[in-house]
Amino acid sequence: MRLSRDYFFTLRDDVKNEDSTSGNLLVRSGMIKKTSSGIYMMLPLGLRVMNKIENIVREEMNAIHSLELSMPAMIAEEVYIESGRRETFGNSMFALKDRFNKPFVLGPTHEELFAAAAKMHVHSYKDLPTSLYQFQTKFRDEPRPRFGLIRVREFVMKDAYTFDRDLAGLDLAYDKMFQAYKNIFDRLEIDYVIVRADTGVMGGLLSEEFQAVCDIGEDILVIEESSGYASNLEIAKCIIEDEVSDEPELSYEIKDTPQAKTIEEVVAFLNEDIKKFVKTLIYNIDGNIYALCVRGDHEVNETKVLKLLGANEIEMASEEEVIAATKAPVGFAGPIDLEIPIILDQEITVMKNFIVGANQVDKHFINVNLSDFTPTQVADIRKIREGDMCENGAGPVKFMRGIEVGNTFKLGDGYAKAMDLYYTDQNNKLIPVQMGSYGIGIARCMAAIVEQNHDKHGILWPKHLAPIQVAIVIINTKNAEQVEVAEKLYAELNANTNLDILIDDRDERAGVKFNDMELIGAYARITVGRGIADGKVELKIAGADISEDIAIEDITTKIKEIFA
RNA sequence: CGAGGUGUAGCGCAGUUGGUAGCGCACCUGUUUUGGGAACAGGGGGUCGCAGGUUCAAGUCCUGUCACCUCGACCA
Repeated sequence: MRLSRDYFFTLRDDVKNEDSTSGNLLVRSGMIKKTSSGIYMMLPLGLRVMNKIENIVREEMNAIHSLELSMPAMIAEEVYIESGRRETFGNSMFALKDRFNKPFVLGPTHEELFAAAAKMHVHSYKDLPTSLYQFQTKFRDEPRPRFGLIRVREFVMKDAYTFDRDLAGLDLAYDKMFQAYKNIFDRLEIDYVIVRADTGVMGGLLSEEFQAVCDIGEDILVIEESSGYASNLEIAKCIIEDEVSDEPELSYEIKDTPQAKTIEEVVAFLNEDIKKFVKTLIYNIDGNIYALCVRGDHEVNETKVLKLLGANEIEMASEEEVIAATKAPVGFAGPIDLEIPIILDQEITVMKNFIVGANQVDKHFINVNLSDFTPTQVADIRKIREGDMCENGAGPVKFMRGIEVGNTFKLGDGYAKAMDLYYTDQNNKLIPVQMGSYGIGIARCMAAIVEQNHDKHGILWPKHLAPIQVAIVIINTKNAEQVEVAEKLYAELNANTNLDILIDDRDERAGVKFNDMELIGAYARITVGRGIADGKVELKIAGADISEDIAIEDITTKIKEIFA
């Protein structure tokens, strides 16, 4: 790449409409450019990084005998209606119509088409196992795109699928994929943790996520280090920590709580410990109204509730629904004499003489006990908190934040049954295929790498991913000797390595060139300047404090060593 | 979806009580510079998000609309 000629630009200042460090660095270094909310151009330097990440992924996929193919991004809507996922995805699917008014969608993920592709090959047990993958643009109409390339509406994902005869085969395929994923993220030099995650509505057997550790991560990871426990907050189980209270049970009575609606207000008004309260939250779950009770200082874990009920959608009930269900305005719901299903968090079973809403304006009940009402179900429905005991009892958990850069999913046979993907076994019986699905967000990896690897000057790419691996900077382009040495090195390095080499032959001041190379994260910088009088040039690695003088004739060897 | 904010040159911004648009950076020309984002001089670039309306006159006032951003989507 020759800067005096090729497409190249940088911005000196942060742009306003980027809300993350990685987004700003990538925009400022001229690698990406936002065109709409959550939609980006991938400019030449950015695309180089993408390609390098893709190639690492491709090598590891090929190594485990997954075959690459390419699916369409635009898919007839009926494909998702048949699998039952049109509803599951709902508004998050981009939908459009062709000129004959036939409905299409832009694929958010491709299980359906891969199952269809598998059907072409899989008829007999002799055809299994097999595995396919692709790199493909996915479309998801996120309600709130955020953080540069991290939460976007159009993105390239590597998705792989395995097809096996039985669970033992699936376990094997999953383990191979899992190891390949570790190889990939190790090679990408991402600092990651693997957590257990929600298997979602398809009722898969196991889901694990590869999470890049990062402060702006949108997922909360629940960690207990001594036992190696790691889970997404969504599914981290809680255990009952307190002993059954030994207080004598009192009879409940009604209390005036004027103007006190929120839990904080009631706590303040009654001057009681928040742990003496039970919050009753009214939810609309798949169109039905439920009351969920958790201790005053706890929060409902909606994922757990969905799983418990086998439901798809959960949201707080509207004001009208609350009034209809509790016969009281919002703020005074309680479990006593409530005529809707009540789901009680298990922690409440050890409480006595607690405080609940009275389903009347400005009233709460105190000294309420379990015998005073009848819950429909008792279960673990609360969010675990930092410091709570880990479900395995090994110790208190701590929280980290992560960016989900990959996931691995044992789907089981549920999917094959829905998609009618069966094979004939040795006994001529039809058996559903055991599937696994495995995703990696390519640009998300790129963003995570930048979030994790930058300094005040710019991006610090791993050397195998840097869009520019060697940058030759000519200090003074009017100095014929400097130009000659630099050009010679440029030709020599291009001829003798497969690295991405850049020559900065612009008529700019040294500071401009240095800053640009640091911003874009050129891995090794060769400075051709006054040192050539002694037959030397300077070599500096991005992020290092000092540079090294190297004899001109030794540079190629040295560079080869560095990138060996 | 709810609340708030912002749309003026490639980027960041200013623009008073309405009077036909400016600053910094970037860009072009020239001169002097040349090892960490140069200096001076000259210059180019904008249907002020879009559509209506009020007015002799609208970046500015009014209405609508679109886009982008932030917060919330956990309140009982």
